[in-house]
Amino acid sequence: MSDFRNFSAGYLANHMARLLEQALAEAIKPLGLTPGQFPTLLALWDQDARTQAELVREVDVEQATLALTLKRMERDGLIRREPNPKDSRSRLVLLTDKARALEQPALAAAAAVNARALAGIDDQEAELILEVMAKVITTLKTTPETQP
Amino acid sequence: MSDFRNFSAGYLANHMARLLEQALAEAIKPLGLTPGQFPTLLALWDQDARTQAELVREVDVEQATLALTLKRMERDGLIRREPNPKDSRSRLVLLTDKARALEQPALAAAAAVNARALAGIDDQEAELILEVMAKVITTLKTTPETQP
DNA sequence: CGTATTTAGATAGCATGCTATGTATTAGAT
DNA sequence: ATCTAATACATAGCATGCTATCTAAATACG
Repeated sequence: MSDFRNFSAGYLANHMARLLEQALAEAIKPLGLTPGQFPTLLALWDQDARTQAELVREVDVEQATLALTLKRMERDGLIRREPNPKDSRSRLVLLTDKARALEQPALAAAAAVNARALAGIDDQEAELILEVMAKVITTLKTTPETQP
Repeated sequence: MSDFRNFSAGYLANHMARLLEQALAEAIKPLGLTPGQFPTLLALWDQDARTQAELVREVDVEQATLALTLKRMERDGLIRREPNPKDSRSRLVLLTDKARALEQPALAAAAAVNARALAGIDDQEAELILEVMAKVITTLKTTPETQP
């Protein structure tokens, strides 16, 4: 039994993230939402009528990934798009009423998943882990890869 | 700017895991490996000549996921399979010499990624975060979903 | 102004993960 | 021994993510 697994941040992060994603998928399935739509929805609930490029910057996924996610969200009636009067290359992404109505239940479902995941971990440790994850994200986004 | 993101374990875990996976992908690309193969390789480096079912239990992905991963690994010359004399439904998965030779460099590459991710985080905190992630994994794997 | 570069999106191709099914083989129960 | 149930694996279909390209439109520059 390789114990690399239990001491590898990458291994543990991947495993934890997969389980959290599955738990979220289950929790929001009744709402007709999927985990991949969540980051985009958070951005749009905060402010919609934005271009894909703006959303890419906020959500931090590749443009191609977001393009497909938006296509699925449009298909599912969560967003619609209208021409951008300022730039005809892009369109503005708007939430539908349906998507707006899902904000509270979706946030509640996500919060419940987080609470379940952190059950049994004391509050200070939970807070610390969030901070550390945020720090790791910053590190990985800013540190250039060193050549071997 | 929705601050849900910065306080959601799920959001942060997903983001962190994506960045770690990308960093690992880069680090092991020169070896001809991909991140999805890593868990299976760890299991096989520890002990090969095992069935898919045994690997599924150890790696903790769905059987269908592992079946595809093994197919790609076979295509890439990392594993071969031979009949299982004890049960003709299954085959034993064997590492090739090529895959065996990659153990040390692959582990070193992964360790380097982990080290880079945790740079700037003090050792005690780093250790704590690994423990907390392990605990979250256990919680999510054992706690049944509560019905709303 | 007209050409070159940059920017916005779309799309293709692939990896990884999941659920749902289908097939073959083994194990269990009568 | 036979018939049912469980197990091992393969495959299809889909979501999410990535890289690499392509087109169209806007900007920059000479």
